[in-house]
Amino acid sequence: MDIDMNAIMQNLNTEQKQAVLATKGYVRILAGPGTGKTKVLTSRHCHLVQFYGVEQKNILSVTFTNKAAMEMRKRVTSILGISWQTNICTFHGFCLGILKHNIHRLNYPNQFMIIDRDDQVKLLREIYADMNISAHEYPPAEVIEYIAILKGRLDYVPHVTRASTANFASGLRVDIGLDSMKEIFVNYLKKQREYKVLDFDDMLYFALYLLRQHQDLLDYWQNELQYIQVDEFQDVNKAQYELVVLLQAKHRNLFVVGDPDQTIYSWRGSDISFINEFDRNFPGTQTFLLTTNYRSSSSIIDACNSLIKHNKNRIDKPLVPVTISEGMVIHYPAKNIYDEACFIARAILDTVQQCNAQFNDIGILYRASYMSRAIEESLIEFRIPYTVVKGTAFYERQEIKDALAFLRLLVYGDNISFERIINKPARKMGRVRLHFLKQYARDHQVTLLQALLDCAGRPPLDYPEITQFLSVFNEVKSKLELISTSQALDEILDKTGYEQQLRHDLNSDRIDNVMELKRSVTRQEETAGRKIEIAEYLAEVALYAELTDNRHPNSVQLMTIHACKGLEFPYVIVCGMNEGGLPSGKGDSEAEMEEERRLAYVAFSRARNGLMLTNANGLDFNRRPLNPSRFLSEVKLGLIRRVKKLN
DNA sequence: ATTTTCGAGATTTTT
DNA sequence: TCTCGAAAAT
Repeated sequence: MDIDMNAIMQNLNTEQKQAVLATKGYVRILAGPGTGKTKVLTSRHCHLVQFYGVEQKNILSVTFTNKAAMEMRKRVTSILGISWQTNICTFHGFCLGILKHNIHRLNYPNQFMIIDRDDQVKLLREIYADMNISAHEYPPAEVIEYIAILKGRLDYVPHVTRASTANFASGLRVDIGLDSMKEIFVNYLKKQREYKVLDFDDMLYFALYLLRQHQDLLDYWQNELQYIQVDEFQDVNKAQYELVVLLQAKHRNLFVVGDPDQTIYSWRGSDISFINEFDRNFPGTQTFLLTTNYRSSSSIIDACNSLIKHNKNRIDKPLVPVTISEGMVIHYPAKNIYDEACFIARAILDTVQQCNAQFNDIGILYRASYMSRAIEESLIEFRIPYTVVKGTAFYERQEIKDALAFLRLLVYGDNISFERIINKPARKMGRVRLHFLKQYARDHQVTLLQALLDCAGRPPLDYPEITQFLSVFNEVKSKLELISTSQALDEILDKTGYEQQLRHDLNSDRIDNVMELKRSVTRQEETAGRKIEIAEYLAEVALYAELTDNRHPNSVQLMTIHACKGLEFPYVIVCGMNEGGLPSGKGDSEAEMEEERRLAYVAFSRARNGLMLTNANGLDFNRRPLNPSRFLSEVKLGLIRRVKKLN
């Protein structure tokens, strides 16, 4: 295959070229938004293959989202023309690969499941029931946050069943009893093991633990991975950092790209010091700055620069625009939240007409997902097509999780799935009967499914819906060996009446989504050209985000600021710029305020040609007074034009 | 006695 | 949109 690498290299500016050519050793790229980070990563990947003859499987390129990984894989493939055997993946994807082949070494069965937050909460509630404590006193969301923190802090290993107490207390915003918290944590670990489930954190910790404990495994990967590149390095947490450090130790070719000013995940454990002190931790590090911004017009850049300057704790690296434009940053202070939504809708129509833009070209960004509601209502009223991006990722949708739960129940017979679908559609299996089953299950040390099998036919479980469900269930289960995954899914959804119920449901999206899921299973089977075991399918499905539904190909894009990272739009509207909105006002420390400012910075820097900021005055939903965000006044005077109405 | 349904109230950010 | 609690329906 003929590849004109020279053409690719010529496409790069001086600073980008420098970065790409820095092949050996430790390299750190500090790159602002819109400076061609991804391009540099991709080019370097290809360059390594082309000029150094490195095999693709010997390069690990890690990104944070599946989307970014897919994007990069696509680009590399289009340049090099080879698509298999690439290690372009997310941290979680890489770890899952290790786990799939090695988790038996931890006495975990190969059939483990990845659970998400929802299921974690369910696990917790079971624990609460066992411990006789109330969810009111221990809010599940907070407790789960604590558990994540604790796992990170305790040098967590998979078989911990007794929490060491040394580091337990420090740093927790503890307003719940420490002793109880400790007990909850230990019970959580036990239950996790009992159910053979891993949460997202475990994927990293388990993989890390495996590598540390098994020299052969470590040797294999250290030899294999001659070059490692990490994108968005400012977002790595301790576990991810340690994983990278471990993997690079033999060849010592580590190339990290990131922007400390775009650190917006510190609440998830990411730590800027990993990138800021990279040169100290890896002596001999070459650092390159990318500051030429190809994305935004000069006025937008000016606004970004002057905003982020207010962060004291940072390395100054102002963006340099290449596009000079007349456009200004516009700010509309709305009378109230309805006025804000209404203005946005009209501004969109205006932009589409005056600037000859497509709906596609416009992104609406907000701090918290609930803020989309008011906007959505207004967009519907004005008949503007829109898509909420990642409002809920595809596999996180209720109906998709239900459908998968049916499959899981067939294969694993686990309690989480059981509870999820046993009363869908309604089978008179409510609180009381379920409690009866749980009691039985605990007394006899069996799963809920087994309990139901044992008790069916006797009161209080002697009624036709249950008998019917079990007969359907057993029927499908008995022929699992014979039929494909897609057939199994199809049958179980059909015969249990779940699909029927969805059809009656007024929310017509749901049935479409389930159909899409079925199609995707079929598609995967066709691509693989073989039977995909259900267990195999389930193990990976948690990581597939690609099944986003694009019902409106040309629509305004709504998303949270966190979800917009890495994207760009010709026109960006940042709404809800109020104190308590952006900044969120939840935390009041200096560090937390700086993170909010970085969020605003990320949001602003998505815009290419137009940036519009809106805020509301008056009262919010809870009748509390609204004040304009401090970030609005932090942008240097004269860079923002205030408007009263559309011209 | 239980389940189902319906309406009110509340929300940071996510792999 | 999602969760929770009280009234309506089995």
